[in-house]
Amino acid sequence: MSACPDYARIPAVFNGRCPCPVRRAASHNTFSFYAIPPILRSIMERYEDSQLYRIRHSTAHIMAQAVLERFPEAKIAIGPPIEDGFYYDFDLPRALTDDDLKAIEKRMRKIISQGHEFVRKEVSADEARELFAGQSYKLELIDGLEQGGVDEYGEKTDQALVISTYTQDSFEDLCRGPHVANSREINPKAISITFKAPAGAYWRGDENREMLTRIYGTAWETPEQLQEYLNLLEEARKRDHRRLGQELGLFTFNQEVGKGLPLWKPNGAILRDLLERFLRDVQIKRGYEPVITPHIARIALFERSGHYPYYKDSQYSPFEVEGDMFMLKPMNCPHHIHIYRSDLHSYRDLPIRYAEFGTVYRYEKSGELHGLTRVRGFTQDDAHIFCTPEQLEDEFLGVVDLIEFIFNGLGLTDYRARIGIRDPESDKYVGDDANWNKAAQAIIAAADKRGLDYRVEEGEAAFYGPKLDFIVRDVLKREWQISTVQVDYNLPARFELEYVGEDNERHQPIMIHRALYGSLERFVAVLIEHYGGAFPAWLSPVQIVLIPVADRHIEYAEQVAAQLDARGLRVNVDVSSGRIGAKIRTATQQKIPWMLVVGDQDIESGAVSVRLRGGEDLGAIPVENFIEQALAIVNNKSLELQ
RNA sequence: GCCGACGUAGCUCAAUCGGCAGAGCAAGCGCCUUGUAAGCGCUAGGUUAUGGGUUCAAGUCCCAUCGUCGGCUCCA
Repeated sequence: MSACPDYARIPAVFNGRCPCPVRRAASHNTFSFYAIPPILRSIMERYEDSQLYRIRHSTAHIMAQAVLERFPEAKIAIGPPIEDGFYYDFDLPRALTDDDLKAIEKRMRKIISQGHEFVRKEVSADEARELFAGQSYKLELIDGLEQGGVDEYGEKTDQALVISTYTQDSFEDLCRGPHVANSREINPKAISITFKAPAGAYWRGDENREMLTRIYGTAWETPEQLQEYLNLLEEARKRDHRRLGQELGLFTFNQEVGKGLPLWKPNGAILRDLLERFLRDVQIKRGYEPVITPHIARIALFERSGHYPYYKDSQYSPFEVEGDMFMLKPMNCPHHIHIYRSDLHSYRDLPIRYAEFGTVYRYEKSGELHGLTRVRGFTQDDAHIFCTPEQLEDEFLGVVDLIEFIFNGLGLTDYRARIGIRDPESDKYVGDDANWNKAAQAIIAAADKRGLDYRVEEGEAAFYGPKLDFIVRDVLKREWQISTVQVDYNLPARFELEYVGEDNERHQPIMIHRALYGSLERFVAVLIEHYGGAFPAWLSPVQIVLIPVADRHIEYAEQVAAQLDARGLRVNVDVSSGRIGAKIRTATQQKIPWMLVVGDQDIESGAVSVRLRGGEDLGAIPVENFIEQALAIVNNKSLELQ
């Protein structure tokens, strides 16, 4: 992230939104897909045609019926299918209780089993208004449908829309369908609305409008599928980086320190430091030069860059020092720019690549904070490349190559690429159209040349330029922007950057902002969840634990540990008074890659009995042999333990 | 920030209708001397997030604040 860019979390398109083409992500017109292979994507595209989709859509209607029966004065909004289920938004007279949900769910099962037909009817706008008199949200939808250009989800469409309703039992809803023909197609034992708490949601996603109550539901074809889904949620909960961060002693938060301000414990700091070293070494080989800059700067710096005026709301308040105003830096680029400016550069010097693990601070609203993935102070693996127009494409591709190299090296495969361009209707961007177009074309051309599978999305650019982002999803299916590469003509102009060309004239360089991990905080969170805490050996905070069988074996264990330590392996000795089984259990729960049991037989043969965290027993191995094997795995950054 | 739920020992949780704050794990001490996912005993650990209020009596009810969680919104 650059910086400027953002490491920031992008909205989880899945959350509350449907992955099928019926719905688009709210902030742009380009439908987004996820990190799925094209072959699966073709299946995804047909989600809205599937029986599962109809089941969910129809179950949503039945839920609305049950809610209206319980709260006759309730107003209904919309209720689309989403990935793994559906929701329906209501304006309710009071907050829902668990008992309400249980009763509604019970009633839904009853309605389903009664076998009601879903009957479609086409109506005129006026007829629809009559049908939904008093239902203000529906009336608003009808207006949009009648006037055209806005579909029932409040989003723009070119299609001429027919107004239709579907009726089952006593409930009629404004809806385009499709639905099941009869509620008997729904398995009443394969639905649930109590699996997830109701939540608030703004009408039409607009924070200036009414806050509605959203009830989430899930529905499957069989009870077994439902159970499988619930099991999956439970598994995801176990992999949650916040939980594992606590269990593995990686990081903590403290109320007195402040929310959104992570404290890295020793184990977490080791992990993070290893990631930093890994990238630093690779970067040096690829021609990056380390730079270091302070955490604050005069506000004037950010006024010139454009950050302050454009993104005031997400920055911390300025503070006065000797009559001058300063602020915590929300990004590193302006600092790096002044390093560039401190010397006169020849075209022969370019490209110049400055890299820094730069800590930045951004104000995030309290409700937006989330573990390590959304915090208020974080460290970016930030770099800025200053290059000539001729070098731009190669430099850009070099960054993409580096990103994929790092991702592959860490076993990260589940990501998608996105090219973010300006929202043509927004004014929160700096620079002129020509520069923006040049930059966007450069990115698209480079991505095509690389053969990247990407989506172009409007409104996802940085404020000074378009970008290519790599996005992953966490266990809760929230999407997070990790890597970003941005082409920037604007900051070089604002800071009047130059280099002397071959023609002996002054020219303006182009900047590439880039971050691979994005923020170390977020990236570590993603890695924790990706590996479920069982990191590759080279990243494991503790790689080996020595387990003496009895107290008389502690001395030998300490000797072996010293040998391992001398070879650079991170090792502990479990000297607790527990049985061996307890020590194995503890080490396994801590996801320590290698457990070395040492007892009389091992001492006699100068060996260790090796057990892997997955439970594999490799038997007795001479100490030196084990060291060589372990070192090979660690030094190769192998993702496997054997 | 908004809607809702929640906050009890380091961690995970219990405490009936408002009636003596408890357990497991972890920790400390001791016993056992162990061969591949929990050996045994003892001890310590608390202003029940914080501040007010109601009540003879508050972990429990009410208000505010702080924090956490699920969503929404935002996300340079």
